[in-house]
Amino acid sequence: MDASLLTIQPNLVEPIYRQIVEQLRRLIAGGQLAPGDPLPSVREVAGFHAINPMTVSRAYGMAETEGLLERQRGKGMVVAATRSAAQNQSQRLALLEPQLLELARHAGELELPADAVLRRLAKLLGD
Amino acid sequence: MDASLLTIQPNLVEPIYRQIVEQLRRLIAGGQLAPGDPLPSVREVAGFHAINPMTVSRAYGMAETEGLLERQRGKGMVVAATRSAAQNQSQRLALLEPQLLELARHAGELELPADAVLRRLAKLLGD
Amino acid sequence: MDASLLTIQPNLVEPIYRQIVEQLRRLIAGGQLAPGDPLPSVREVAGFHAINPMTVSRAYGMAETEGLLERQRGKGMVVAATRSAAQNQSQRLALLEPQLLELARHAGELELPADAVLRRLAKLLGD
Amino acid sequence: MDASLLTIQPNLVEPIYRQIVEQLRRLIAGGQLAPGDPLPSVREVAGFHAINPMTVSRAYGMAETEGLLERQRGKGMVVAATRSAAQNQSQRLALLEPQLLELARHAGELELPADAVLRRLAKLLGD
DNA sequence: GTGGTCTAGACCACG
DNA sequence: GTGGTCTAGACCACA
Repeated sequence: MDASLLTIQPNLVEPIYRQIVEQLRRLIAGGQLAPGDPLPSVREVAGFHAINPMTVSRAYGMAETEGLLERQRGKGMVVAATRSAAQNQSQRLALLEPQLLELARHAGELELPADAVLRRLAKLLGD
Repeated sequence: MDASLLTIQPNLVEPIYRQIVEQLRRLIAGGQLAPGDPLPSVREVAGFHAINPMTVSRAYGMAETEGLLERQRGKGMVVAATRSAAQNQSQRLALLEPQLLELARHAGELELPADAVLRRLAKLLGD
Repeated sequence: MDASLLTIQPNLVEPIYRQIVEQLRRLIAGGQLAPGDPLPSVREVAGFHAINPMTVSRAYGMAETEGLLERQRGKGMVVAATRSAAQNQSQRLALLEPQLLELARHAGELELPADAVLRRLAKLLGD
Repeated sequence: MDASLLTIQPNLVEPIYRQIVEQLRRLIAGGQLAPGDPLPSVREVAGFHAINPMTVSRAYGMAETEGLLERQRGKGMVVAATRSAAQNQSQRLALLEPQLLELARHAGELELPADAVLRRLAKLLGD
């Protein structure tokens, strides 16, 4: 895995370390990261995105605690073997559920018709 | 407007006062709140949702700064008159854009096919 | 005196009742309102400026307490006789002193040269 | 920047947090605070002026919302980079306009000759 | 160490 | 009755 695979937006409300953890969770669930795959080193990620190494380290630590990653002595972090490779589609969809619910609520508050929202999202998903 | 119109989720990452402001923004843009409509008093909202009055007051203050609300001295807050009533659909859709973009990105990371996401969202929007 | 002589800005930080009192103080000090001059009735002022009569009443009450106005039974308020007509120029200038000081401080914070500020003010005073 | 650069007057009509925001606006516009300059910490300002940290925090938050300051997570606040350094003189003068207009109105109500006001102000600006 | 949020409670200003 | 401000103190999130 390359450090450039991670998308970091430092000026967001969501803290950086959580952006990393949740992105890892999705990439692993989706199979883009397979068990055993090595991760870029802390300093590599930190250097590439110009963020504090401690922040990356913390994210890796939490991902390890969560069972997403494993520490291999002298080599760095790899995607955990215990992790069944890609989850099935409905499991992956379930990870999006909270976001979908919130989106639906906001669309309702904006009195937007369903098809307008769906068309716009379809366009974005098509890219 | 009734205090029950606002949805507050206290144990969310997003701070309460911002939940209120952004909800007001959407309700006004969508036309559910029209210019001149009175808002429930700070104490009313605070009592109904069991939160601190100052938190509500802060939200109202920011909404006023943003031009969403106007203070009527000694009376309370009303939806700002300067605010052109409901915005048109594409303007309202634009308010949802950041969320849609993020959702699309996450779906991509999860390797979810577009139609699976769209079907699920359509179901939620239908309610 | 005519109700239109008063300038009221309801959407200002400064409370309305104080706008009235301080304006009366200046108009009397400057001689535009002479001892014995009648003031427009509370409801006249309130109607003309579309503000709450209680607010006007409160302002008149405070002006009376301060010795600016006198209540004449059945006739309304008049400028107090005890008030020596117009004050001399340095006394009137002293009333502006706090505002002048604050202005000078702000100009300093903005690093504005004295002559730029003075030229602009001269222009405004010329009208 | 030093905490002593800020002038706080606790028993003024203008609330403390707004005194801070507006002072920052002027100091940045005038160039005394340049983009990237660090600000004294909330606790530092609060301690120095013997006011509540939350009051300072509120001011900083509003200044951030306004685009004057930027938060550097875990470090503190700095003057926003997006802010074009010092504004030119006429822009800075424009920030003073409302105050100048009000002053001119008051001088008129006091029937003060322009040159008397200008001479007094010149004296204050000279210091 | 930094700022952010919330609470509880007091007091004020306004109408 | 309305909103506004400030305080004191607690706790959290981030680096």
